[in-house]
Amino acid sequence: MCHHDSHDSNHNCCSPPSGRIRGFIQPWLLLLLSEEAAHGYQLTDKLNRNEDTKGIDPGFLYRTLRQFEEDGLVKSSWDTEGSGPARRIYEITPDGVEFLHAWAEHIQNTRKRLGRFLKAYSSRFKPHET
Amino acid sequence: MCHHDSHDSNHNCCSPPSGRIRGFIQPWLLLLLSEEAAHGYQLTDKLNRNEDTKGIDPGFLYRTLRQFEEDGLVKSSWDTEGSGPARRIYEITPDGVEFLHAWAEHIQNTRKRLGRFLKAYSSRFKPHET
DNA sequence: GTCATCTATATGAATAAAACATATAATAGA
DNA sequence: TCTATTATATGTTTTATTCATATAGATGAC
Repeated sequence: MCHHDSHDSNHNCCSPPSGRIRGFIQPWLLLLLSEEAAHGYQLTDKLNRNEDTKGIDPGFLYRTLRQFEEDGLVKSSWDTEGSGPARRIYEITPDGVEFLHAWAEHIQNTRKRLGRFLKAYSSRFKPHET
Repeated sequence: MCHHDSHDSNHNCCSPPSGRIRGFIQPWLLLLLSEEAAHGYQLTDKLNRNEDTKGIDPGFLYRTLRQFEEDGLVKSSWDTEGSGPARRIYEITPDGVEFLHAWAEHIQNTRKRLGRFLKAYSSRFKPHET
């Protein structure tokens, strides 16, 4: 919801929340890490190739990964081989996989809740559609 | 994501975000108001009867309604008739209906995005299910 | 050889939605 | 008159995310 001043004319208020969904990047990160270990910059790349997850803030990414590690969902090690600066390689842990399953279930529930809203909405505004 | 201290043992960390979905109450409010005008306390009641929307914070509710009015999505008038303290009756405006449509579309998109995550998740962990 | 660019990680501060806590007041009933 | 119920409202805090910026090694251009 916007909170502009009343004198702020010609504003683009009154549009639904922006594209990002809260708590949506995290399960994607875990899912990607469940496929193979990776470092932050690599993950940024992969996320940017997906229309649904592109444009991630690097600050958010790296902080999220550190938080995951603090929570035991991933573990990291430095990779100094190869060119360029050192990379912190993240691997998912069994706890991380378990967490991913729980998060997927949560997302499924969320999806159902959105579906129930849409059903109520449709029966109000589009009662004759199939 | 939780941010407890390390000494905070026996915590219930590492569970996906809580039940609430951001920007989910608002479209329900507009949908309810599109069915019939109502005051805040009534809306609280209706929301509490729905498993998906129950437990709303009154502070949040009333502030949201005032914000809607500031944004031209609803208009209000005092109802002093009947028993009990005065009620502020909210009616949805044409702009509010339009906004509800936009929000419903946004929710549909969100639902699709969640579906795409779940599809990727399933193909990683449940590739043999139908 | 030093200057700019790319790769890579990191942190401080700001923002905004939602939650938490509490205040106010009219009325009804015990 | 004291308490509970209905009803609205506001001050403060929390939290996730975004914005801004810092750091530094490696690489290629000139």
